[in-house]
Amino acid sequence: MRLYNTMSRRVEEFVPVEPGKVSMYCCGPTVYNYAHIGNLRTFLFEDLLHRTLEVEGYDVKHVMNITDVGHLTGDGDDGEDKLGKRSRETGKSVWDIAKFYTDAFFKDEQDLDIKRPDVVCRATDHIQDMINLIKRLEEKGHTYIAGGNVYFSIDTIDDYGKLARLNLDDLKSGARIDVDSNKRNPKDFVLWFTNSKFKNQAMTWDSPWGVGYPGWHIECSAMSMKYLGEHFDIHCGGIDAIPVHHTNEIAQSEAATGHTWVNYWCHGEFLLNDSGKMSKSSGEFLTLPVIESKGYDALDYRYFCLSGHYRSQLKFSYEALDHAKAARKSLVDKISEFKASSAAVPSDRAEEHVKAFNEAMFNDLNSPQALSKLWVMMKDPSLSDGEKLYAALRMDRILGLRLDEVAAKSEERVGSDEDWALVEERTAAKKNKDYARADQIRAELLERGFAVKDTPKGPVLEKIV
RNA sequence: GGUGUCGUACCCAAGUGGCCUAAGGGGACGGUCUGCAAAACCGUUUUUCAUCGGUUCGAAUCCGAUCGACACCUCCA
Repeated sequence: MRLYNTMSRRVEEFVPVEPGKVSMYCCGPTVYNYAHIGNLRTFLFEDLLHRTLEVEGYDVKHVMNITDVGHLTGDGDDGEDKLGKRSRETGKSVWDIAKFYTDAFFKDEQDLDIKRPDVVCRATDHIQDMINLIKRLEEKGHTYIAGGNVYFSIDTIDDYGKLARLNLDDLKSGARIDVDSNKRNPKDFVLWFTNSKFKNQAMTWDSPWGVGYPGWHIECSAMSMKYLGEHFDIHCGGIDAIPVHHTNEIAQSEAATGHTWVNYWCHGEFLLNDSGKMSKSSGEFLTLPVIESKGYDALDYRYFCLSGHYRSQLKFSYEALDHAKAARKSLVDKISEFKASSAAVPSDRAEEHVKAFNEAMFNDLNSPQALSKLWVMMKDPSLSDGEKLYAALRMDRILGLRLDEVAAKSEERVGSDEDWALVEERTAAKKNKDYARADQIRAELLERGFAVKDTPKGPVLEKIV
């Protein structure tokens, strides 16, 4: 497996810490609102990585957090907690909000056939682990207290910003960073808040520094180390996490342990729309249910994401989604036909196609190329239907298009008995060359929501979406 | 200002020194089939990779310039 590592800015050969095993941590959702399809693209990429590593034979341990506290709305360290803000706006408790959007998130993941991570951990269940980590940093002299909050001092380490290749001199003089008089360095960040300017902070915990709540970055460090150890393989997230979130995670984690924390940093690019980046605050707020309500299947969106490389920006448009939908339908129809005629048959020739497909995926998850290998296989005249079915299902272990659940064509009998009575009447009319009546019935069935198609095996009804 | 990315045929999108007269999908068009359709199948839409210049036996692929688009650095995946 070759993977692009943001730390080195190169595609590298992946070598796990422990042979045969992969430990990966992925930054999860902040559950104060629905995830939009851009958010979901990143989780789709992580799922692709997870599946590809498994197909390569690795035993993967995938950990993902749920951020349900500490992620602030502001650009400095003085914003309001996102969950808290939502709670204030809606009058619901922060716990109810977190649960509601966590459930919604997993519904989306399920629809997209994203494998559930082996460990899903909530920040609020790991406050003690965070406190312990902050204590470690305090003991090693990496922290200071100012204005009631515990800060991490980036000047106590010598490689701050190595992931993002930040130029600290520029940053110090940069005028775009909020001036927080409590900070010794503008890039210092809060580990523990006791002094929120928003009163009635709903979620607070006792700590050695007083009652308060954790900073956002500390949760990922604490939880990843708890479940994966202090030196693990892969850490994923969206590219926007590079300069601040992941930079701060590395700073505190390596300061605490004194050694390298993560070997491979993998980041998914953004999904864009016409106006640029997709955000929750501007433009159309595109969620999976919104797309589904317009007649698309969640898997159409999955296919759409597969058709672009994860490290390239992908521009969302309904036109492009239509292409994906058409391609997936064509694929599913063929699979359905294969299932009607034969069972999956392994063969060396089919195996060669699977190998070509896998190699595209092993090369930094080149899913667009892998899809082309799938289509080349589907159109290979030297393969039997059973061989094609076999190869497609093998490829689908990574693609996740639920091809195994596609029903065989013969089993698909849609329409009621009444509809089928009409079909039979039409067949009879055709036999008598009463084409006017036949066409009339076709129009009637169309109104009932079905298209009649004459196949060599007789007429078939197809539901119109 | 800093960091990084991209510009590929009608659309989406791989390929990043020779096997590329560019994979695959979508769309359109033509054909076969059909009472007509739809579906399916076959074919076409391809000497071309933003522009200009350079390196090289050889460039979509490397270098430079120009033009254009974008993201991140600021809550966002």
